Formats: sequence, structure tokens, C-alpha cells
Amino acid sequence: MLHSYKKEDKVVLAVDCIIFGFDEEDLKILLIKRDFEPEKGKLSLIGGFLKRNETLDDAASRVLNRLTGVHNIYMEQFYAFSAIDRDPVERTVSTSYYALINIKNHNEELIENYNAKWYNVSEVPQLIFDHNKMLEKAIKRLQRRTSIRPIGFELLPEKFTMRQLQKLYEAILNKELDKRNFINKINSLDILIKLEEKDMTSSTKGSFLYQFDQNKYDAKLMDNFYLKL
Amino acid sequence: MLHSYKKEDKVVLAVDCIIFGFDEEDLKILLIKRDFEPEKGKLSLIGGFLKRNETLDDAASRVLNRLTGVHNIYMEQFYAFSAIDRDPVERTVSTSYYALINIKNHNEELIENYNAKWYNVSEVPQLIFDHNKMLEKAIKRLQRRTSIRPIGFELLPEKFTMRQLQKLYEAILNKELDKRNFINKINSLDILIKLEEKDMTSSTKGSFLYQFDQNKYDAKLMDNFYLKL
DNA sequence: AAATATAAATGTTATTTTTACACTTATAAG
DNA sequence: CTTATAAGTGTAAAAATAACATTTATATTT
Repeated sequence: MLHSYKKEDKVVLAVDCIIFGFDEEDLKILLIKRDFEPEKGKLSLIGGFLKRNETLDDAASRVLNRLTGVHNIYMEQFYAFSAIDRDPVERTVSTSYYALINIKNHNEELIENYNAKWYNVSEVPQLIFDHNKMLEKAIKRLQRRTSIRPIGFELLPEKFTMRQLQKLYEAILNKELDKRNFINKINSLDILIKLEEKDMTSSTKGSFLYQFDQNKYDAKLMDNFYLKL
Repeated sequence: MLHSYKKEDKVVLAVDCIIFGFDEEDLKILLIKRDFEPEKGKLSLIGGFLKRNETLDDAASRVLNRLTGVHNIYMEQFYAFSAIDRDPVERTVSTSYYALINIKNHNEELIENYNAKWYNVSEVPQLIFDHNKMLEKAIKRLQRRTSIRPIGFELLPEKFTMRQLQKLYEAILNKELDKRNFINKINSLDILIKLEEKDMTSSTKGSFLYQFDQNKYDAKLMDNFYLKL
């Protein structure tokens, strides 16, 4: 080869994934209990190492699929963490992704095999390495994201009530929203389809179910809007 | 050592820096002409490789200082690029930073030694590797940043006119702004000190000079405000 | 069958923010 | 003293946001 970077230091590159899910009331993340040293028994984000023949996105997808069995999970890279001693085993730089998944929509068995469990983001205990820092940054990114992109398609069941959508936004933003104002703002985005069907589980009256309009939703993903909640 | 990641692939980690400057009218970036293969003679962002004993921030600072002679440049990490063949020499993952510097405030000699030159962001030619993609993403990030953080302290001379500040915002956002509305909005941020002094270079009447109020500016940097321009 | 309890659905008004817009002022140069 | 140039300044209309309470549908209880 004519040229090379032989003299340059090389490092192990990791990816770590913050997997967000939503369960009626609470924003949750999926954590695994490590069954290997170091820090065996402690909680951790799910992660893996970058292989020579894959991109960081590939690596994150692979890690996400390995744990959940799901392909094409919505995810976004958000920061590379590089403190020298962040991993006591060896110098490792970790690029973090957050992912959004429907909490019902994954392979229970795989998750069990990995000793994984859902935790409320507000009740996350101490994690290994710098994973708490990663989580914090992921939440901030997700919160800011709500104001420039639609959220929910990835986190809610196919059909959902306005109330569920509102609870999701409340959970992400960690604040209460006014029901009527919320509905008006969401409707003004014009990304929902109101179904004839009602959900009867949460009240005697029942509440109408909605669906995302995939096309309009995707268009908004590209769009530059600003939604103040 | 008890544990190690010996079996894991390692890669060369780079940092590339988009250095923004502002020159009365235009948003500019600093580019170097490569005097080594591959792509000798082509334009490139300034970059470098991560060393074993430094963080990505350290590496970016080092690279920035090497080119400009300036320490403590304002910078922010924004994305890790990892396409397999992005660098034809060898598999390299590059974490990108953008930096903001006062265009007058650097070591001319160093810049000349590096064959570096300022280019209008609107007139940037083809760069090596994926550097055009990096620039595009950096601009978007910088644009979004204007709505949640004050901008300018790092890009303008110590004393500047309202007009200059407006031109800066216009250059970053790539759109014209209304003079009176701009002034009102900026004043509402309460981060400027109006000086007695006038700048006489741009008009017979002269225009008042302003300074950033460092404390208030820094407080706003922490703050979560939203500025719509 | 009537009363009760529960969550769903719905609209208006006041306030705040944003936008659009044009004339006067200061000064150097001719 | 006239002219030319950029600086400086305020208001009104429009749009967005925030605050707020009652009625409705239905299952359950009496």
C-alpha cells in the first residue's frame, strides 16, 4: 500500500445504546445486568464493539437487534464519549445512540437471556462506567427532539388514544401538559388519523383511537417545524 | 491484566474541525490545501488523529491550536462519521467538531505554513473524503444552535456594532432579518452592553459599539431559552 | 330504573409574541 | 449649504400561546 496510518494509535471503538420505551405512564429504558467482569452484576446500557467491516450505525443496529430481535429500529447517534479511563479494562471510545421502540414489540426471550429489564428513567440506579452520563445526554437530546420532530410512532402501539400520546410527551418532557391545548397543537401538526374505533379499557365512555399517518409523519420528519409544548 | 478487549478490532480515530469565522459580511471556514498524498493539492478540513492519552476534545483542541496558535477555542463535538471507505488510506472513524473563532484572532504565520485559507461557506469547493458532508452537518447544527444559545462572542471582535451582529446572524441563518425586530429581540436577551463609543468606519453618523456582558452571556449559555429569528 | 362515578370530549377569551412597516437623524463630503 | 449614506427608532396588526370549566357517554351501584 502506498500510504498508511501505521504510526497512529488505534483504539477500541464501542457503541452503547439507550433504548427508550414507553409503558402507558412512564418513559423507560432497557438495561442489562452484566454477568461478566468487570462490574459483574451491575447495570449497564447495551453495547458492543465496532467491527472492521461495519459503520457505527451498523454496529448500533446489530447490538439493538441482538437484544430485541427487532430490525430497523429507529435510532440516532448523539455523542462520542472518550474520557481516557471511562472503561477500566482498556482505552475505549464509545459512540452513543438512542433508540425508540415499542415496549411490547420485541423478543421477550432474548431480553431474558440478556438479563435485561425495563427501568423508569426517573428511577435508574447507578450504572457502570459513564453510562449515567450517556443517559442524561440522551434524555436531553430526546427532549429537544420533540420540538422539531414528531415523536411517538416508534414508541406507541399502532393504535393509541390522545391520552396515551399526551402521557408520552409528558413523560419525555417531564412536565404536565394541558389536555385541550395539547390536542389542538397535535392536531395542527396534521399527522394523525382519527379512527372510528374506541378504546374501552380506560373508561366507561371509551376514547377514540388514533393512528399516525405514515406519509405525513415521514414528511414532518424531514420538515423543519417547531412545536412548542 | 485480568480482562482485555484483545480480540476486538481496533481502528484509527480521527478528529476533523470545521472552523467558522466571520468577516464583516460572510460566514467563512478555514480550509487547508493538502501537501501530501493522497489527494495532494485538494482542499480539506483540518484534522488529526486521536492519541492514546487524550480525549477527543483534547485532540480537537490540539488540532485547532496547531493551526491557529489559539488556546481555548470555543468548540463543540457534533458527529462521528464512520463510512467504511471514507478514508481511502485506511479504515478511519472521524469525530467532527465545529469551532468558532474571531477571524482576526489567530496566528497568520501558522495558517500560511499550513497552506490554509478562509472560504465563504457558500463557495466551498469540493473537499476530500466526506468533508463536504461534515460541513453541511456542522452548518445545520450551528443554525439550530442560534435558537437556543447566544452566538457571536466567539466570532466577533470585542466591540462590534448591532449591524455586525445582525450580519453575523444573517450569514449563519442564510436569510435576511428585519433591522428593528432584530435589535428588539437581541436586546430582550439582555446580554449586551451598549458603549459610549461609536464606530465611524461604516457611516458618517457612526454607529454605537456594543460588548457582550460576559457574565450574562455565560449564564445564557447554560440557560434554556428559545430565540426565534 | 335511577343515581353515581369516571374519564372523554370540547371552545373561548385574554395574553403574549411575532411580524410588518417608514420616517427622522447625524455627519462627512462635495 | 446641499447631498448622500447608514443609523436609529415605535406602533399596530396578526398570530400563537396559555388559561380555564362544563357537558357527555357509559358502566356500576343502589
